[in-house]
Amino acid sequence: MDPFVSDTTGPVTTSPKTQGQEEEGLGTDPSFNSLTTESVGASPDAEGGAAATQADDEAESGAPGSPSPPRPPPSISARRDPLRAACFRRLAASCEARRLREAALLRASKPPAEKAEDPDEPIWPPRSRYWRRFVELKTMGSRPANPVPNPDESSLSHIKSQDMLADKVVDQWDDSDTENSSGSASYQVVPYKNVQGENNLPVLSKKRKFIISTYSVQCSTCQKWRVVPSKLKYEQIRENIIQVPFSCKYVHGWKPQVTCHDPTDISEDNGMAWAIDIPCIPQTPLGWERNITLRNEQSTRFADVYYISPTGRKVRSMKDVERYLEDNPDYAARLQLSQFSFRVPKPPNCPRQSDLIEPTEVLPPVHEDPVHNYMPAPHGEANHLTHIPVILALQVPVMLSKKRKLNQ
DNA sequence: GCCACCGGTGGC
DNA sequence: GCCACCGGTGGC
Repeated sequence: MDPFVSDTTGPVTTSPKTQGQEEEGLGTDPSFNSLTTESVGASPDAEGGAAATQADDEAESGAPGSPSPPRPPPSISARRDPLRAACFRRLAASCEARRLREAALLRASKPPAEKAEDPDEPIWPPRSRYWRRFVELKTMGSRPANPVPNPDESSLSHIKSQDMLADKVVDQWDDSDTENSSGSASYQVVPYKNVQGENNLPVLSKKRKFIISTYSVQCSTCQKWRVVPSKLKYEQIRENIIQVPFSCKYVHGWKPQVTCHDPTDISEDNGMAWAIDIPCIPQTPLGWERNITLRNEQSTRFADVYYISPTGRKVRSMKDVERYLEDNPDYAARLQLSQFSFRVPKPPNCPRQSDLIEPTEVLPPVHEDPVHNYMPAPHGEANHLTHIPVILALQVPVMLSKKRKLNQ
C-alpha cells in the first residue's frame, strides 16, 4: 500500500489529527487543497533585505529611466556568518539567473515597444502573467465582479477556504477566461475601485517577505526532488519519512506515472529560495497552523516557527503551548505537547555540524518543465516587490556522508 | 496599541 | 555549537 496516498484506507499516520486531516480529501485530489502559504519573515527595510532582492535592486538602479536612484550594493562582507553570506550569494545568483531567463523569454514573446514604458512595472521578479494581468486590469480600470481576498490574509483562513482557493487556482490557470473576469479573475492581484471611484491599487510595501509557496521532498532512491501539492500532504510525508523513506513511486498519489526515471520536478537554481526542513516533525494538530518565518540574511538565526491556535493565538515555544493548554483546558484534553515541534528549517548548503547530509551532493539536474506545470501559483508572486517565494524542502535522511567517505 | 521581527541569554 | 525561550523594538 502506498503510505503517502492518503485517500486510501490506510494512512501511515495513526494520530487522530491525521485522520481528521485525511477527511479533508487530500490524497489524489490534484486541486491543491492546501494553498495556504506560510508567512515568513521579512526584512525590516529594503536595504537590509535578503540577497534575493539584490538582483531587484540592481535592476532597478540600472533600468533606463528608472525613477529610483542607484542603491549601494548589499554589504555582503559585513554579514556575520560567512556561510550564510555564501548561501545568500548563491540565492542572489540564482535569482538573477532566473530573472535573465525569464526576461529573455519575455523579450522573445513580447514586442519591444510594448514592454515599454510603464514605470510601475517591476524588474524583479520578472514580469509574469500575474503582473501582466495586473497591468491589463489596471489599464482597463475595471472593477472585478468578485474582488478576491489578499493572499496575505490570515493564514487561519486556509482551513475553511481551501476548497475555494483550489477552485480559484484552477480557474486562474485557465487562460480562456481572460475575457470574462466575473467569477474567476486572478485572485492574486486585482485592482478595483473604492467607493470614491478611485483606483485602489495594491500597495507595494518595502518589506520583503519570504513566502513558502512550494513543498518538495527528495526521493530516497534517485535523490530527485518531487513537489508535494499540498501542505498537509507534505506534513504527512515529513512525519513518517524515517519509517517510510519517500520514493518517487509515491508521487502517483497526486501525479500519476511518475518514476525515478522522470526528471526532477524542481531544482535549486530555479530562482526560489530554499529552506531544508527537519524530518519527523509531527503533523500540525487539526485546527492549528504551523508557520515558518524565515529571517533575513543578517539575522543570527535562519527562521522561526510558531503555531496559530484555533482561537487565533500565536504560540512561539513549548512553554507557550503549555500556557495555552492551561488557559484552554478543553483543548488540553485533546492535545499533547508531543504534537508540537518548534524545530526550524535550515538554510540550504549550510548544514549544521551535526548534520550528515550535504545538499550540494544531491543537487538534482535542471528540469525544463518545472513545478509550475502542476503546482498552484505561489502566493509569493502576488506582489513581486515584496514576496520572495521559498521552497520548503524535505531532504531524505540518508547517510550520504558515509557514501562520500567510501568514494573518497 | 498591536505585532512581526530580531537578538540576547542561558541551558544542554 | 545548537537551540529554546522570551523580551525589546520599530513599523504599521
